[in-house]
Amino acid sequence: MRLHDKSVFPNDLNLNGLTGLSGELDELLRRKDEHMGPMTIFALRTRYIIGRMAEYSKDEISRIEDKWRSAWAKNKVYQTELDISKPKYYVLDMFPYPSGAGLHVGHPLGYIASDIVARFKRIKGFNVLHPMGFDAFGLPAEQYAIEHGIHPATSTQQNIQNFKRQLGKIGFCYDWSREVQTCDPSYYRWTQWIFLQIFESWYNRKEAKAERISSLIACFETEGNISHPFPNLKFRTPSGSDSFTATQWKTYDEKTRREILMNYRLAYLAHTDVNWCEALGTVLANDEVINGVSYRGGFPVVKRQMRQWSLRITEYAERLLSGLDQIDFSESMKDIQRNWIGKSTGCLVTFKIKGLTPGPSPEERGRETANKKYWSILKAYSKDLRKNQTKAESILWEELRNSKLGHKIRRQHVIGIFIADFTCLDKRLVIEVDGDIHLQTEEYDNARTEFLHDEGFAVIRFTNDEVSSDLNNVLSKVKKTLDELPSIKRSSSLSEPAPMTIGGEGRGEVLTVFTTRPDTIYGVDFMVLAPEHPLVAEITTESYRKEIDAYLKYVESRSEIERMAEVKRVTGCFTGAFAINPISKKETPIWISEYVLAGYGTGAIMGVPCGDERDHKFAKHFKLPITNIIGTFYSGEEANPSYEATLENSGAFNGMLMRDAVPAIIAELEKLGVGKRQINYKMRDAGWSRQRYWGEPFPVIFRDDVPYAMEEKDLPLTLPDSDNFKPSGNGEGPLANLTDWIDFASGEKRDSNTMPTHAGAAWYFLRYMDPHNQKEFAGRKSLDYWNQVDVYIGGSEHAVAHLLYSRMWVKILHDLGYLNFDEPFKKLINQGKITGDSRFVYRVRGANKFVSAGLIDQYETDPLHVDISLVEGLELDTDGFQRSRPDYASAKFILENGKYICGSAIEKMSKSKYNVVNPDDIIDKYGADTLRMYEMFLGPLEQSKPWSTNGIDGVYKFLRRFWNLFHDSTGKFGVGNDAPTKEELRALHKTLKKIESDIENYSFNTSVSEFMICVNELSSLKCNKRSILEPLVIALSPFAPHIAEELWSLLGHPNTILNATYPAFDEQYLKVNSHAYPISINGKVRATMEFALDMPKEDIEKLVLASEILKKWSEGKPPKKVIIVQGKIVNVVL
RNA sequence: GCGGAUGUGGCGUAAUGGCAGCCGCGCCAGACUUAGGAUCUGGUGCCGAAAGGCGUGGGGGUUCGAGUCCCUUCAUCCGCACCA
Repeated sequence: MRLHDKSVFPNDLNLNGLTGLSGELDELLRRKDEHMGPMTIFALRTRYIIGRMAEYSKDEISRIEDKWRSAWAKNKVYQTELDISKPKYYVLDMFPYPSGAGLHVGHPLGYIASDIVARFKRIKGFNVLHPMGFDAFGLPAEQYAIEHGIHPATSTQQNIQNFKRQLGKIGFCYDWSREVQTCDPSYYRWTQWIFLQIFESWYNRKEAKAERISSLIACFETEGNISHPFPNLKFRTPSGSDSFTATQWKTYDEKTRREILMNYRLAYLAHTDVNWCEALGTVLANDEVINGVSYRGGFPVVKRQMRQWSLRITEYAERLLSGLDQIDFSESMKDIQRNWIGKSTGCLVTFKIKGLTPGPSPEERGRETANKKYWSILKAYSKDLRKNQTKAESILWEELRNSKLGHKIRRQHVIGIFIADFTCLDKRLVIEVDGDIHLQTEEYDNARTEFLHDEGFAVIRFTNDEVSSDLNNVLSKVKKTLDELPSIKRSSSLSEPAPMTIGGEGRGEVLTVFTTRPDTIYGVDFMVLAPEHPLVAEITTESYRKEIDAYLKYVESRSEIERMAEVKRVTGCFTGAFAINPISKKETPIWISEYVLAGYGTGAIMGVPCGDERDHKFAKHFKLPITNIIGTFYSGEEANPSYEATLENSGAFNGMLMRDAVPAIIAELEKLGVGKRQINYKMRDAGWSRQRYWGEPFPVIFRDDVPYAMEEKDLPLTLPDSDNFKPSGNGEGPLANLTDWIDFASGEKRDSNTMPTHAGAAWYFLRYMDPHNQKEFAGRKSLDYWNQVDVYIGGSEHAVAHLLYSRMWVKILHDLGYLNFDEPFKKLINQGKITGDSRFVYRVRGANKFVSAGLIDQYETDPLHVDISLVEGLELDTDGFQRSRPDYASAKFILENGKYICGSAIEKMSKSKYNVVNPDDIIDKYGADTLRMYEMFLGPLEQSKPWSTNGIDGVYKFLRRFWNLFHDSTGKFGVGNDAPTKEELRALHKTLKKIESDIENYSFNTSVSEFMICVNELSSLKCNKRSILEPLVIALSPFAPHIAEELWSLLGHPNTILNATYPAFDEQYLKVNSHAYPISINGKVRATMEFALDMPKEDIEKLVLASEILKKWSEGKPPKKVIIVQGKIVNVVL
């Protein structure tokens, strides 16, 4: 029956008997009774009863929605099978982290959009994969466990159940039989397996793809590492070289080989600078640190060295970058990724340092490696030692000095924190004599040797006896070792440039910088090193040492946060040294400054003040001369980074456009052997270890401190049960406490770290394709069929980490032959964030009194968040507010116009701000279909917007009107079988066309609007014809599946509407034969005239010119020009 | 500072270079014999009594015609932030 039809009201109804039937009715009566007489109450009850009896009422909605939800579940209508006879379509949501707070109305926004796409694609004939799962490992569950003593597994499962309950109510068409949970051993077994594939792979730069580590070993065995040098230039073989031959490889023991391989593996263990957060007791990834504090909790973060797993994602930088051209992500999303990868093309340039002769002095060499703090102490001590040598040392020193070894030997040389007895720097060899005055234990010697190895030195050791009794043997041994070791190149001429790395050999006489602007080489007025640059100690002259030390101290004292906060501050210090420009030969001073970062490029720059803003500020601040090489492009006040200037003061390059000078100068630098082309990336390798309990354990076993992959048959390595989740705080995670699990009787050990949540999320979309496979992460047939995700919907906050790691993992699996695609997501849509609309009350300081927002100027107040359910618009329900908290029960209110008006602010939706809107409440009130359509109606999907329930009535009314099209005035279902009219067909087909194109364009708000227009039109046409309404139900079904399914069933279809076919729209119904032309005069519309669409322009022109309206405006003058666009507009220019 | 996005009624928003404001909220008026957080009908950009004029953040340009294209400027939001 119609909701507004009063005739059905039963006259003999006993109203009293109804009291208490519904709490809501009571509530209505209580709120109203002071203003209402008995008739009002009577009317209210009437309305309530009519509402209950109407077909599409609140109760009826929940009956319909519940009925279909259980029917869908029972009949497994969402279960998807691999069916190669059908084209596939893969619609994916970013799976949620199941937080304890449950869903708020912002979460479903993207899910609703993807659900519409999935349902639409299905009725368009696709085999649609639309799965859902949970990103269930992670820090919050662990922190909750620490605070509340509930095991993460327990709380996570509870949260998942709650999420599933909430998601279930919205009517999504997820195939829950494919659900994955990253914390499930049957899932993370394969996360671990993929990790091992990555561990057992290396990146072949020649082929630009990952390969099995076995291919690398085969290569080493035949030619050493000549073709594939260490990816990280800092690494050295035990003998201190950056290369080795096949013969050498064969002499290495197992451990050494593994150490060398570790430097190639795509998942590798290394001492890396990590972001250590003391408060969380864990390490954070770069993207988890924001402005020097943790993204969660805002705790301070410091740099710390730890032995960590990393993924060598930098090897994929180029492919991650170029892959962006193949995929349909928004430009801003691509830009964020490009920015993160941070590719810059430029070149390395080597400057000689004035006054430093090739081959540094022992002091300089020692200082280079010594910890600054110990340097002076060690130096003094080494002098001491030289005077008090043991007898054996003296004998050996005399011989080494006099024998013609061909290499310079130094004695009592400081290396790091040790003083080596004898050192050959050319060969990186240390010769030690165990003397009686050293009194060191064997352990001490071992530690020493290990340290020296790390520094790239080979060590040979002799006893006192050997030296005194068999000196010749000792000398020949030394000679033999020296011959075997490769010489480290020392450059002393331009034709033989030094290896251009920070950590490499050859430092001391040259300084290498990275620049993207080689064209400005003549404009270099100074050089700047990062304070941490290893050359700093070496080049600083005596007269500047004090100042430099003071500056270094200052830099050390500054925390990361301070440096971030004062980015624009200019600080620095002159070292006293000068560099010689390799092209202009000009001498420029070398400074140090914190604005140069040690971690990027070479940690050193050439300062070009006329072309770089930072250099310019630096030059101005320290009153350094500025060479202008760009003429009028440089104002003297501001640097100009243009490429368009013509070079001046640039020697042979004068008159050249800078743009052209870039390649020309690089060529010149390369010719002179002082530069080479170089590409740098900002992106760093991804730290992959977390000192946490609630994550995937690393499937490796350490033997002699070397990690070995576990065998596939032993996976999963399950997370051991524990009730101690507190990090030890010293860098080891909670797993370190479980010694039974960590330690083996054999002395072998497990890794105490776990993987980050990114691990499980990096490949879950592949597991959905074949979620129950026990033998593989997913079967090849499924992977080939379902292939790439056709559309991926989720928040833009995952732009960097998740999307880059997923893309990397897919590329690796592709390279290793498991996938036939190397980008996971064809198209990405970022739904906008739905923010909360908070309300505030203003408490008068020192009193239990609240002031309305308009009057706060007159008091000293503190704003307090108030629960939005207690506020209607901006007006506070003061009674409800008093009831909500006992301490406010006696609160006084200072009202304006008899009302308490709240303040408001748009903020993130969160429990603590009392502004969370739970979709459950909306569904209880209006039903899931209304929620779905209203969320889509709010605005464009990708736009962020504050949540407001204002306007939801419009959508609710629309559904009711839609429902009423199928029902007569008595509420009885019934559709007519008459032939449709032209107007009705037109209304239908216009809508079918628009909905289809809107969904393809992800423009769901305009779809909802179009449905409303259509229903408005059909209502005024009083259309109840099956031939019109049936197709319309199908078109609406992706948006409002429950009501659509009910009507579909009422229309007599036994099968679910999910298996219907989207009706084809027919262009012929949209055709019209005349058009109301707007007649504009001088661009302003003055009238409309109806002409047949096929009327020739000439006829239109005649009719228009003859019309009254033109006579009125032209005042008899002939028109200058008449523009007629057929089917559009007529414009007359006077 | 760099990069990206967005600026349209009281509000959310809509407009293949062709009648700016579709659709909805809100508001106003009316109908349903009283009542009304229901329903239905009509109205609703601004100024103006009207004729008409003015209107898409501001300024310029291209065009017969610009919310839409170009230049410039301002504001807001997001991302990155001393990356040489």
